[in-house]
Formats: sequence, C-alpha cells, structure tokens
Amino acid sequence: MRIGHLAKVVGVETQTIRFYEHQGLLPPPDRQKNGYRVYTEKHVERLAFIRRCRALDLSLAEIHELHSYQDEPQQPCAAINALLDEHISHVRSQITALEALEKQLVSLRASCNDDREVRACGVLAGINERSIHQ
Amino acid sequence: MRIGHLAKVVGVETQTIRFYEHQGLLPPPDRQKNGYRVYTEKHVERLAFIRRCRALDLSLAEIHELHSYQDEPQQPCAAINALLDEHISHVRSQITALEALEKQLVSLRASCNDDREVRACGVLAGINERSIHQ
DNA sequence: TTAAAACTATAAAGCTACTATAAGGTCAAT
DNA sequence: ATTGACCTTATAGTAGCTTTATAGTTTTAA
Repeated sequence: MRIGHLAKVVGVETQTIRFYEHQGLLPPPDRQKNGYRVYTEKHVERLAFIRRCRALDLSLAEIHELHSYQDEPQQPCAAINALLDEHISHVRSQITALEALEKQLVSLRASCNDDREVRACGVLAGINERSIHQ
Repeated sequence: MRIGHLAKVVGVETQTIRFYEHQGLLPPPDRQKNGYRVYTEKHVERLAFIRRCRALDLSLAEIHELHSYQDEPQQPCAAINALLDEHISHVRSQITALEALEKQLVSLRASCNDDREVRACGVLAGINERSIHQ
C-alpha cells in the first residue's frame, strides 16, 4: 500500500503522514526501488490510532507517551489513566477560561448597539475603560 | 520613554513590543541618536489597547481591524459590533466543542481503573474501538 | 507511442503569537 | 577600566500541520 492509499483509507493528507513519520510517531515503512513508501496493515492501525487520539485533542507528545506504554503491555496501566486524567483537567480549565471570556465579551457587546459613530462606540469604550485583568 | 520603561508600564516583554511594531500593530517610534526607541503616551495607550484586546482573545488581525475603524471615528460602528459578534460565536463554538470533548474523555476514563495491565487497559481499548467522529 | 494526468519524493517556508537565544553596541557607575 | 543594566538586530524555536517549490515516476488516454 502506497502513501496515497493509506491517506485515503485513514482520511489524512499524505503530507501529514510524512510529517508523523518525521516526528517519530509513525515507523518508517519499507521503500520500493523507486523510493516510494510501502505501508502495511500495522501502519493503518497505528495511523488511525494517532488520528483518534488527535480527535481527543491529545498532543503528539501525549500520543508518543501512549505508544511507549503500548510497547510494555504487561505493565500496570495507571500511567495511562493518569495521562487521561490530566488531559481531562486541562480541557476543563480551558472550558472554564472560555466561559469567563464569553461573559466578558457578551457584557462588552451589550454596551453598544449599531446606531453610533465609531467615536461613541460602546464596545471600543468598553475595551478602553474596563480593566480586564483577572 | 525607552522600551524597557514602556514594557514595565504596560506589563509586556520588550520583545513583544518590537514584535508588535514588526507586525504593524504599534507605530514605529522615533529613535535617539544611538538608535534606541523613544515612546510617547500615545504608544502606552495603543499598547495597552492591544493587550486588553488580546486578553479578550482577539487575534492580531482583528485588532488591526479595530485600529482601522478607530481611524475613521465618524463612521457607524456596526462593523465593530459585527466583529465582536463573530468573535463571541467563535468562542461559543470552541466551548461547545470542548464540552463534547470532555464528555468523550470522561466516558473513556470511566472504562478503566488503575488495576489492570496495559494490554487490558480500558482506555486504550476505548481509543481503539470507539469511532470518534462527530 | 507519446504526452498528459496522477502519483511520489525532498526540502523549505508559512501559519499564530509570541519567546528565547546569539552576538553585539551604549551608557552610567565603580 | 570594567561591570552591569540597558539597548540593537537577526534568527530559531514552539504546535501541528499546510503550502509551495522542484523534480522524478507511473499510469492512462489519445
């Protein structure tokens, strides 16, 4: 299976596949005489795993870490759970921050309608007056 | 006022100030004979405005746009409100996406405890089995 | 058969918003 | 005279790709 095929099967761009290889996330495949990469089913699975992790917003470093755990299947899996716990709390704090931000923005928006001149715009005034430090 | 002073007053690193100048966000100040930048009160205000916008997570491009509106104070401010509306909906969709993600992560985490071997880890199994496409 | 289309390769730059590093010039004080 | 604090520019690094440039290979259609 060549790179274009793999790309289609998993739903990724070919450059992304080369990028993952370069980053050490995807093992370098064998090559044809002409230099073309040849992939196996294992590559399909590995790439799909990477994409599912990315869909969970795990970083490439975290995926690296998960790979390293997978290489020692008889170890306890506490570290995997810990990684996920940490990621969940990361996502939660992002949500909290964005919700606070949304509040600020909505209140800023409420301070103006569209029927003013720029110099009287409540939004601009709001940005300039409010001390937005938390 | 030299760059270090400006940096301290607004609470920014000097490199960030030069970066904003390079990006065209902060007007190039006059220079002393030795080449040192000399800033005025207007620069303080402008930089502070930029930082307040950044605290609202507005992009540099959006801040650019706001600056361009400020340069025409007699125009209607509808465009400013529109910019903010769009930014708010952007933030909201980020929140929505993150909340969905959090749900996925929590349910994934619930599928394992710490007392297993890696090969039996519910989290890894979950990543591999669930089709995480939305 | 040949020429275009489709595929592959590498390397390097671009994206966002900075941050950090390197290598050096300027200035006041000791 | 030299230490230290300040300033200068240029360049590279961060994350996770995407885009562009340039070129070689294979397949397909005329």
